[in-house]
Amino acid sequence: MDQLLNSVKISINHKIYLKDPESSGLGKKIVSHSILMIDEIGFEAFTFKKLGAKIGSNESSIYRYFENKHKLLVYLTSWYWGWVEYKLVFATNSISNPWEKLEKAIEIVTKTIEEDSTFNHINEVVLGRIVIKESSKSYLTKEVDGENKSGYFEIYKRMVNRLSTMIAAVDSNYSYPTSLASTIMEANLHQHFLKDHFPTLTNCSENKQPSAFLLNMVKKTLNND
Amino acid sequence: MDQLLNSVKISINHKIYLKDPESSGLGKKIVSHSILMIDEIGFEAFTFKKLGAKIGSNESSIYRYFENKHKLLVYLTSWYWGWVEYKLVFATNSISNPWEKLEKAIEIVTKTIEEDSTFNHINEVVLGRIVIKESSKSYLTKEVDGENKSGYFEIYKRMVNRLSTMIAAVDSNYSYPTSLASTIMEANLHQHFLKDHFPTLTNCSENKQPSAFLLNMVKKTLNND
DNA sequence: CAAAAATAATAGTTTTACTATCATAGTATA
DNA sequence: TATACTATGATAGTAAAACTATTATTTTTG
Repeated sequence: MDQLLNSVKISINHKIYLKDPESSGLGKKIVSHSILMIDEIGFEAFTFKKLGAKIGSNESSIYRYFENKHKLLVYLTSWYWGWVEYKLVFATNSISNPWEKLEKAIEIVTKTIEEDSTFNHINEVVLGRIVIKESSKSYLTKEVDGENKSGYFEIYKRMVNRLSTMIAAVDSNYSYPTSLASTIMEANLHQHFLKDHFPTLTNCSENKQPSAFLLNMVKKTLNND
Repeated sequence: MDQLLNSVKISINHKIYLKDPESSGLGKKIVSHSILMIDEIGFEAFTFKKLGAKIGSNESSIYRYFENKHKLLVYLTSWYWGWVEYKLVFATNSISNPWEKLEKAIEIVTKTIEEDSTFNHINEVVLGRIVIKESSKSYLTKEVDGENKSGYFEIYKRMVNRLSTMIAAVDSNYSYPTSLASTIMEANLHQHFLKDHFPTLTNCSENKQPSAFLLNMVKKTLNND
């Protein structure tokens, strides 16, 4: 992204991990290879035992970083949204025109992910695929309320609220800025998924990205076209 | 719903089950109690063994109806969308004005579920909660493409396409009728979920339903207000 | 009433998702 | 340089999940 950002670290709630995976080589290996493995075999089939075998490490060592694979998924999605948030703040901070700001924000949130060499143990493109396919499993659980109280989803919530504030700045009379913000976030992932697996349920495709659909929808909804 | 419909049966792809659960008392018990149990303990903790214990039946007997709990979930969500589709067709069939028709359709798809005595072994209110919290797990899998080819999701797809057709009838110049239709379906579930678990991520609440948010969004997007 | 079909009971397998204990290698510090 | 601390690895073990297989019993129905 920028050389200036070489020292940036995405900061994640300590309750999500037992030991900070950024603090050691093994920790980074756990993160980088879990991303590749979840993408390859899916979250359901993914286990710490398989991951251990792949990175030449021990199952029990992985358990010293994350309590279970659910928390690892929460960690990965939090990292992803922290990374997107960083790009969003960086790109929109200097824009004063509310419409321009919102447009830029939507572009950042919805555009196809490109690799970012700032964080070299994380493949953002593959992580983006995991977020599309697996991230909703991190909150569609029986434990969601407790985990939400513990702050597991704070980065995601902050992202939605940033978008919501930008929407309200554009149209202060609109009654549903937060719902529209959460819909942009979720619909973007959903349209990406549909384009890859249910092409008859979307008008999006490789040359007609979800980004354009959502920007159009937001512009119309907020009376600007 | 109506006495006329007493003989109606929601028809579901035979590949989803091994033996039609509508064909026996045990089958109906499996369906009705699995709905209650998944709602109660969540899909992850739900097992055929626990269900067997609850209905005083044997684990192995349940396996003669459904290969595994994943297929049972596909069955339940298909049934739900088949039921919604039925109500949708029934309610919109006689409406000739395109806008009126679309509005009615959105109302049916998004409104809070009420119990329907037509199908007395299924509690539609509880099933609705399962669809909100668990249904995306039925397609966010590694097997989705194969299962889609086998027709596991045909009812859901038909629903989205009915909505899409109605959207196109209202505004034939709009470029994203199918994406808007799938977004209505998904955003409705998502907003319902947020209102119950992440109130800071939505403007919806008990007296401000997702239905109103979505209808407003669709009207604006299709230039009608 | 007999045959067929459905269900129940029992047992067994493999894998998952852990927990516990002990060994060892590397690093820091006195 | 000894030692102590920490991280990781190796091994073992458990309970439950997710099945499969076989046999017994009950229920249905022709």
